[in-house]
Amino acid sequence: MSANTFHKLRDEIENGIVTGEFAPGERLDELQLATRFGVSRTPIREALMQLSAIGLIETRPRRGAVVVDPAPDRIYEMFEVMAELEGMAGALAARRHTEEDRLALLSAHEKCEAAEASEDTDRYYYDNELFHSAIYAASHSTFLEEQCMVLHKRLRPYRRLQLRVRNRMKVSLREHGDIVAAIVSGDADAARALLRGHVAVQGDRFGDLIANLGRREIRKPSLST
Amino acid sequence: MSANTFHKLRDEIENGIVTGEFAPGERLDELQLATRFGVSRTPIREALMQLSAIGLIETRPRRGAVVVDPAPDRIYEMFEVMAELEGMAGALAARRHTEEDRLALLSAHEKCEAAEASEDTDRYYYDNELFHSAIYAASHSTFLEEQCMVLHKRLRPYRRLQLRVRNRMKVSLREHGDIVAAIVSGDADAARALLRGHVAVQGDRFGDLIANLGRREIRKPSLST
DNA sequence: CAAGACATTCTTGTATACATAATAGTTGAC
DNA sequence: GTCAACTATTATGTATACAAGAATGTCTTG
Repeated sequence: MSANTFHKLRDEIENGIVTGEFAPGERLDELQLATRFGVSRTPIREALMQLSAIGLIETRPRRGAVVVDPAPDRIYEMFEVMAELEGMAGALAARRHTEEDRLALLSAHEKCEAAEASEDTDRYYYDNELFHSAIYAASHSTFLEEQCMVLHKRLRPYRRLQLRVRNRMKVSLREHGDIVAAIVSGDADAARALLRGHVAVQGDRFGDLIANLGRREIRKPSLST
Repeated sequence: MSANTFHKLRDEIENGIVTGEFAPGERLDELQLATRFGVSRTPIREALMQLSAIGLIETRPRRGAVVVDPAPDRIYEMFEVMAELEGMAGALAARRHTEEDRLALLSAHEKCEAAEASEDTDRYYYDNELFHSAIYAASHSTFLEEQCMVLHKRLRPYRRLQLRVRNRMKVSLREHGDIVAAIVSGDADAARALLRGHVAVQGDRFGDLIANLGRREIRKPSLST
């Protein structure tokens, strides 16, 4: 792909954000990042500019960049939109999927089943991404696929949080099964409805999410002076 | 808002792109832009970085930035997603709109009617944006509103193209009327369906769009040497 | 002892300089 | 005459330097 410094830096920092290394609300010091990555401030700034445009960080003039820390209602809105887009992807996938798409989807589903069976949350988390990516790809709308991937990334930290809820993995897997059936059988409406329900944080799940937001790792290592 | 140079430059260049001053496929020379705006290359680059992240321009390593020139099928995909998001906004608006929202929507609709009556395409084009913005706002989902605005901006050049089709303004206005009725009466499903149909470029409209793509202003002023 | 003002320091924002890759033009050879 | 290779120029990518604003800490005064 592109072997530019700022490009790599962007991915690096973005990754740091979605994995939680850079916690929401954390200040991103340009000089600090520059020395850490062994480059000057220039490519760091350019990477931050891009992340700012995507919405992963916020920059206030003369006051630096901070990792966005969306309020619960905003997180809810993001899931709401994600649900709609995934539903759309599912509906298109049901109509347009090829044999390859079908095999990729089934393969991803089986991996999720294995992960659930071994009760490996991290693995399930990873394979779950494969599963959803397979649906995006099967929609055969590259633009929709891109949009879904972007939003998926932004929601990654909160998605992870949700898996902490008891039995969520098992319920999620069951829903996956229904989704696969709908897509494979070409039932666009069902695929849309099932994916909407699968992704949205409705009812109790919203409460669970809020509760887990508080249980994250400590934001700022409380200064001990 | 933010009085930073690169911020203003970003808006300036972005505006130039959506208005067509910078045509699709056109190369954006950093030095040229820098001298034009009377600044150094640094803030120009930062502005371009942001536009690149949004997807308005493409940057190939060591080969500069060009305004994206999406293929017709990609434009179609973008309208497809836009239709879905607008449908969602309409559905939410039908359920959640306040008295203020209702008045704003009706006001925007009336402006569109006046523009259509005077057969002023440019004015209709502008008021049409107000109309759609009113729906986004009425959805009371700030995230959805933002997403819609971003996509709306990206599609602006092609939306404009569509108005060239005979009678499109009249048809569009009639659809607006139905949409308003659905939202005001609180019929979420109808609002969703109507907005989807209104925004999507289905059937003949896709053909019309393709045809008009060729009729744009000359991309590159053919060199006469 | 507390509160406000001033100064110092740190960080961001912009400009400039330098290095490197790409492109175009020219020259030479077949 | 055409094609290829080499050179020169131009533009991008990164580093560094400089300027300006914000934050913090200290000192003075009430």
